[in-house]
Amino acid sequence: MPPGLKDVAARAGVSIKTVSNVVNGYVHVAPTTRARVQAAIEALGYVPNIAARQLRSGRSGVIALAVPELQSPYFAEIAGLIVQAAERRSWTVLIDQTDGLAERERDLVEGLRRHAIDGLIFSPLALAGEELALRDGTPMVLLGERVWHGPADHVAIDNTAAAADATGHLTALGRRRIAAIGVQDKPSAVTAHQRLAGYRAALAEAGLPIDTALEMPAEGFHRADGAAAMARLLDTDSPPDAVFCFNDLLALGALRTLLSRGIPVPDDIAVIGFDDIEDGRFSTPTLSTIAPDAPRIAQLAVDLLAERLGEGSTPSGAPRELRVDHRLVARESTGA
Amino acid sequence: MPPGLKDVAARAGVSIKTVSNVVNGYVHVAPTTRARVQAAIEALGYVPNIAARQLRSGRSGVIALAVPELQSPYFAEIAGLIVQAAERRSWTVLIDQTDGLAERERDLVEGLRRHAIDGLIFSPLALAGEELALRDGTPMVLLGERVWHGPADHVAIDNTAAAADATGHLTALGRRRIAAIGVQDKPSAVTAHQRLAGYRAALAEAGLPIDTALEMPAEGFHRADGAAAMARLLDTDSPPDAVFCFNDLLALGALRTLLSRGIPVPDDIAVIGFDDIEDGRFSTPTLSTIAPDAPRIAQLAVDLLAERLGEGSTPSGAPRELRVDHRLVARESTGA
DNA sequence: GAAGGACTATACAACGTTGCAGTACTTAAA
DNA sequence: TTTAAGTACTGCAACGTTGTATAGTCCTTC
Repeated sequence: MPPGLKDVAARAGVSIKTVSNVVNGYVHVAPTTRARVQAAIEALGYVPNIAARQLRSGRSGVIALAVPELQSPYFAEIAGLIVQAAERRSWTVLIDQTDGLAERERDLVEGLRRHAIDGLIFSPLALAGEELALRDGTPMVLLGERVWHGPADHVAIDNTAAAADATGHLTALGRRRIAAIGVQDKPSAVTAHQRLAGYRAALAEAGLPIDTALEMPAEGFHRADGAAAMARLLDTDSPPDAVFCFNDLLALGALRTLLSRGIPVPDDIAVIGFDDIEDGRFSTPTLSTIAPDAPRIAQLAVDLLAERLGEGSTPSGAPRELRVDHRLVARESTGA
Repeated sequence: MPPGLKDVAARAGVSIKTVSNVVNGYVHVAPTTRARVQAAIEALGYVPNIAARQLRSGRSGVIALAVPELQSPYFAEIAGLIVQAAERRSWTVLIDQTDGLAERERDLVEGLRRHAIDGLIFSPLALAGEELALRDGTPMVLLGERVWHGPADHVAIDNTAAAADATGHLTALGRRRIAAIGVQDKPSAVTAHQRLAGYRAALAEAGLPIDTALEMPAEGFHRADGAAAMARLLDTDSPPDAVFCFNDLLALGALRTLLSRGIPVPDDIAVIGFDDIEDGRFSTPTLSTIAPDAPRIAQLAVDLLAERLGEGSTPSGAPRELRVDHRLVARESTGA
């Protein structure tokens, strides 16, 4: 029903291939012919059939983006930025939500061909190192703080250093008993491990002891987890005078607990988070945080993918590791 | 490079079409043949090429979902639910962000064929009635409170009634000066118009006068808009004793202003929002709101689309309007 | 014992596009 | 004047899949 090259060709009085050449910007087409074809395209409202194009070329023009959850403001922002960056290359982005489940992540890594995806930008939560190797040769870029030296290109901030910056901000304020919220045991929770390492490093740097009673675990990285962990901290004999939460949602949950108990922030307890999500700019008090350079992360991820894609059949070089800047944003929750 | 029906057929010693029949679950295939083919599929790791399938069948198995913005928690939730519902029909969902811009919405409506989309679930912000008609016959389901009697199937809650419920909750608490935040002038802002209508209806019902000084406009529906509008309300001669915000983000912004000015909520001013986003469950105080039945909205949208798709070439019946339930959730911000 | 029906399997064409090879003509260099 | 190089365009085949048509086999059933 929709017009094809055939119909355009008939109307313009040229061969199918010539229309194809015009559509693809092939140089050796006489200006008059080109104009006639363009007019026919216009008149019929011709749009190339991408299924056929893909069948021929093997390229779909679609890349997948897989994140743990879109509801998390940080990932929502990253997703939006990646879609924008991809649009500049006229790629379409298929967004996939893994819920951080190993099974869904594995499905994704193994079952990509089903969706005819040219490449994948992936922020893994559950899967580690070798498990991430894609069966087929689909190019992939990893996002976030997992797996250095993994099997694919990788874009991330220096997670440990950023965590140290956050904690250092608290020590610089003169706080002595600094808690951490978001500790996770399982070996796959690399983000949590790295932030814990940064936290400990900053404490050592400031000459403060490490007190594991102040290192609060959290099941997930949501408000509820932060609220619960903060409550547990307050119920101990010697509560902290500052808290570094491994992300902003945890921090917002912690703030909620503090405020509902009437504990003044930052006077009695200072709070800092991680991610710089929008909510933190409107919380009470506003939330100090670490702001990763999200636009750059998105741009780099798309660029890396483009490089791998561009080379065509090249087995291509070794995986690259790219670091992106972050900065400390001091707001009310630490006394700004 | 990846194996096709041809390769499987060669290995199993049958014709290409027989393999196709096995893959598609055609009934009349001898058990032994089927087993042999299955084994070959297994051995070669065959996966159907969807580009070719689509070229033949005209169906891509991909539907698009277009929302104003994913960062908005309400739309993020709806998106997640729709993806889940679509998965049950083994459809892939392409998520598109319009930013509420008329231009992008128009592009979407007109340029769908580029992406080879079987159907569209669309939550329009800028476009109205006839503008929404899809050029090609791609089935579409509209979401949200725009355009009754538009050109396509439509799923929404009874927006006006829900707004009246929210306002009625405030009048029932004995509040007399009830403000509204989120009023928008432009004719395309149907959501705002309907919620304003519901607000006024509830005031009338309670025998309260309509005071346009209490109807605060808002540029957008974000925290910052709510915070600003609340500030303006407080700076008037006779501030309100309750506020109905047209969505939760506005309400959270309003709360932020109230708290930073030390005005007790709900004692001096009660606040109610709309959408029941997760943030409202963890704000200080927790936020009363109207909770639309989001899972049902998602399910219905996908079901309606499936019906239109299933009928194949049927010009199909008149557009349907489906209403979904909502309920009032009373939390701390109105004294629960 | 022939006609009909259900079952199993195959061949062929077509979906719309593009790469490759090739034709015909023009211009520039040897 | 011949040869080479460039320009403008065309035809054919193939990408991997499925719908339609077809043909053979084996039962039933009258």
